[in-house]
Amino acid sequence: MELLANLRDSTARRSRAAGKLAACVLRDPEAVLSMTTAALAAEVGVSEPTVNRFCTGLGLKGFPDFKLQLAAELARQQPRVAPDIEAGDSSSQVIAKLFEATRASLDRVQAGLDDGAVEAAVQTLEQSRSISLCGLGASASVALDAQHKLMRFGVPATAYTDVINQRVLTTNIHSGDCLLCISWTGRTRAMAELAELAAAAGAAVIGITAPGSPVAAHCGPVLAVEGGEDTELFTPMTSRLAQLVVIDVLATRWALLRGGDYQAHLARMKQVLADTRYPAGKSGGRS
Amino acid sequence: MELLANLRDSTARRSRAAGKLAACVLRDPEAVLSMTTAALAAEVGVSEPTVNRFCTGLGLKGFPDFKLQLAAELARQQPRVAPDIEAGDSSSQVIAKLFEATRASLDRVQAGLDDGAVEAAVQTLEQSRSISLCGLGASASVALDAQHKLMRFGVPATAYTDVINQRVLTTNIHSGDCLLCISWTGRTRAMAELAELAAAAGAAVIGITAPGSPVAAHCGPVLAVEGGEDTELFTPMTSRLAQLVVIDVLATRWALLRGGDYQAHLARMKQVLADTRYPAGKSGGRS
DNA sequence: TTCAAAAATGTAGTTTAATTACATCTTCTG
DNA sequence: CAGAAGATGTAATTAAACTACATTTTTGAA
Repeated sequence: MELLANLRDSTARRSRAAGKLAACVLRDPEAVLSMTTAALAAEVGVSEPTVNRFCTGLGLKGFPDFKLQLAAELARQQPRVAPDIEAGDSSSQVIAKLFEATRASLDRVQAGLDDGAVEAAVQTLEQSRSISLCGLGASASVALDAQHKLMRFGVPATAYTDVINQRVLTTNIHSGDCLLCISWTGRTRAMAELAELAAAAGAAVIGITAPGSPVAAHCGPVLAVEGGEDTELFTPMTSRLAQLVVIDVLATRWALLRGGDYQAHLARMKQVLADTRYPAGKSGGRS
Repeated sequence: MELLANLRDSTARRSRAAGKLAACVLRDPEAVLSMTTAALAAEVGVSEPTVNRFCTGLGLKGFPDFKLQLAAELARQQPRVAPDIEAGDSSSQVIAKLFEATRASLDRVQAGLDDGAVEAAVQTLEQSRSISLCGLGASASVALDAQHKLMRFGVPATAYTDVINQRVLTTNIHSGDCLLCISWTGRTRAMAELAELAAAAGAAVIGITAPGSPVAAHCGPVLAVEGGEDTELFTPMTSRLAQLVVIDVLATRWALLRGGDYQAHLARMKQVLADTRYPAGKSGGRS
């Protein structure tokens, strides 16, 4: 576990040969899997026992063990592919495939998400007087979800899921306000116009949308959520979940930035909610 | 890839020794990773070359290669653990941890989801005259999302996210109607009462909630979404996503059951939505 | 700068694991 | 029941990994 991260760690004290070996493994980890000690030694230009010492030095049993660990770690981080759902699929097949497809879309969105953009978006939120969340269609529920989430963290935000209300909103926001536009395709006319109007009014506009799209064009920080799969029949819905994770990221990062008081806040909120609930029972009832 | 599934496949024609080997590997795959040919041969009671032949017969290079593949596959299916988010985490760390935590919660929910319950829920939906979706708080946006999704598949359903409206609803639904209750904790008073009233009125009640909870007690088919982690500060939000996947599963399975016409329906819907959008551009604009 | 100690690396040899070649046994098929 | 095809085991071979020891390089203190 964390083998590659370990090798990547530049703070680790390493001998010259070990450094070359680490670099070689990082350069092409897959290739190492089909190499013998001798092959890797030759590749790097060191002796065979050095390769062995390198492995034992990592706390492993030897070179074969090293390859085993490496294979496991590579498999774990290899992006998943969304399986096709077919007409005859049973419930259990649909379950397996849909969960797998969801994981695949998480992989894809995570890969495309720029942490600089996240940081910029959080900064923008931080400095805003008010926050408005807008989404239409499937993204409407995402906007509502975001509103709920931010509220939990003690941040007042308002979701607008109605084209008219969204238009009215643009007449009320100005410099110092923030609009968060959620659009899967990034090509919904109403949303692009909304972003444009808000930007023109001087508001900061954050996009959770497809990069390079009309909506993205009018946004400041753009959190890339590449859609791009309406080709498949069932997948669009799985990938939309990734938008929600992106919002989780924003909310969490912000909460961390603001420091310790949110913890007390969350505890207080839990107390308030507890009164609306039955107490936790014996069988599976958790808070 | 699919090595274990391959071994599990009973239709495959296998010799007696190969069968014993497959059984042994399936019994404890992890253990095999630290065995040599000789050790595995002794364990199963066959000769060493037989072990080797077993591996090459699977299309692999030999026993070491077999172990490599096995390690990769085990790593891939091993449930992930949600990493703890810490105060000093950077944006990129928050991204990595939150995506990982989301994958972990998908693993957990998938493991707890019973395909019999899914099938029963789909049957119930199938036979219902009307479908109402209810959720409160964070589950409200899930209900709205479900409404949108079902609508896309041509199934009229109505989401109620307001306690009063939900109460009024119970006076209007009867036998032949279906109520889908979405509750994370399963202990929200209002939701449990709602389920009880609806069930008393003769409606079919499906729960997407914690098994064994007060809400679940009044539901017919219960799609288990074990919450159980308010202990952690940031994780509740990641696990909620799994509810959405469960709804995806329901909607998809149902669409499959209904057969081919949904495809034409989706195509028609895409056409209608296209008019609200800018055409796909060169840079990243996809349908 | 120099010398000694410690660490790192390499060479050669040893051990262990994996594979191959061949013989024997079992199990179908005609 | 005979014969052939396939499966399995034994023994030998090859190849890989590891160990012991010698050599080189680096490091730190005088």
